[in-house]
Amino acid sequence: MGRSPCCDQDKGVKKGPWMPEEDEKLTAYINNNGYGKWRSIPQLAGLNRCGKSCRLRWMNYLRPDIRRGEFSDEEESTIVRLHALLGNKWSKIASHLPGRTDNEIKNYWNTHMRKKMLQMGIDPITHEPKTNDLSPILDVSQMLAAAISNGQFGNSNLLNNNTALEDLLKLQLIHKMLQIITPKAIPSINSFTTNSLNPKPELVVNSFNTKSVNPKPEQAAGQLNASDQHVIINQSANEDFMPSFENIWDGFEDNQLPGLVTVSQKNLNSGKPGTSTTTEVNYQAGTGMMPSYYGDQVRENPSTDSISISPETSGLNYPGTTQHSTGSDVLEDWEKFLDDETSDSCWKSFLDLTSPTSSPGQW
DNA sequence: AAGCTCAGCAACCGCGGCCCG
DNA sequence: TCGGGCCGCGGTTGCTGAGCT
Repeated sequence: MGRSPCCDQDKGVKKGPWMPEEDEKLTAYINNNGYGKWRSIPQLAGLNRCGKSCRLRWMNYLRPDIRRGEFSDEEESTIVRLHALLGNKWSKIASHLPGRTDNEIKNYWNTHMRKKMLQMGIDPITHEPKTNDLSPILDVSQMLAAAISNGQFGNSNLLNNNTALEDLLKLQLIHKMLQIITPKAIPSINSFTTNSLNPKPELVVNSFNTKSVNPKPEQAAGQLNASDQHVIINQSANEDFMPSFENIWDGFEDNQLPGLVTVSQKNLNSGKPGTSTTTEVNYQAGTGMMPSYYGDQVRENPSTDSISISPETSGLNYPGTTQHSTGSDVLEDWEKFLDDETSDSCWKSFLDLTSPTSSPGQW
C-alpha cells in the first residue's frame, strides 16, 4: 500500500553526503544500542537526518562487516551466475557475497560488469551471446542429437553401462537447457525411439503450465499429486535399454527449466548374463519444476541392479528441487545449490563451462 | 590553466510487502 | 479485515574526481 515519504515530512532534515561527525554519531549510537526502529534513531542519536538515510548509511557504509575494495574474480563470477538466475535481485545476490552490499553490487554491475559483458558480446540482461559464441556447446548438443537419431547409442553397449546412462541423462539435461535457451539453434532429438521397456509414467507433470524460464513458485506449487509417484522400469541385461527421451522430458513444456534431481546407481551389476536391471524412476510431487526422477522405493530383489534417482543421492544434481520442497522454495533451492561448494553436479560443471569467467584472465 | 566530459559511486526516492493494533 | 507504520528493495539522481582537449 505504499507509504508517505518520511523525509518529506521531516522538514529541515539534512540530505546529501554524510559528514564524518554524523558518521561518528550514528556509529556510536548503534554500537551502544543496536539498530532497528530506524525512524526513531535520528532523534535518539542526535542526527538531523531521516531514518531512511541513517539506515542506508549504516547498511551501505558504516557497518563493520562491510568489505571494500576490488571485487575478486570469484566474486565477479558469482555475481554473473546469480544475476543470470535471479536478475536484478541485488539483495539476494548480495546475500551470497559476504561483506558486499546490494548497492555496491548494483553499482559494480552497472559500471564495470555490464560494460565487460557488452565488450564480450554478451547481453547483460539476458546473458545470451549477441553473437554465436555458444557454438562449441551447440556443436556438442548437435552431435548428441545426431548420435541419438542415428541409433548409435541404442545399438551399442554404451547404455548397458549405467554410468553411461547417467552421462546420457546429463547430456540430455544440457541439451534440453540449450533448447530452452536457444530453441531454434538446437536440433530436436524427439526422433529418438527405443524398443525397450519404457512405460509411460502415469504422471501429472504435464500439468505444469509455467511458461517462463524462472517459473513463479506460486504457479508451480501444488500442481502435482500430493504423494510421490513411482515407476520402475525393469530391464533385462540382455536387452538393449534406453530410457526414452519422451519419458524423461515429456513433463516439460516449452521454456520450462528442470528442477533439482539426482541420479545415482546402486548395486551395479549390469551386463551380466541372466541378470536384470531395474531402473527406478520416481516422480516427485510438489516441486513444480521437473518430471522429478527420484527414487525412494525399496526393491525386494537384490539380484537386480537399480538406478535410483534421488535428491539425496549424489550424482546428477539439478538445482530447483529438494525432496519436500514446494514451489515457493524453488528460488531458495537454486540459491542453496549455488552455495553448495561441494556439489559435484553437472549443473555446476555446466555453469563453469558456460560462465564467461571459466577462462582465467578473461575478465 | 580552464573548461568539458564521463565514469564511479554514494545517496535519494518511491513502491511493495510485512507486521501489528 | 483493514489500515497505518515500518523496513527493505530496486531504480534513479547527482556529486566528485580523473582524464582529455
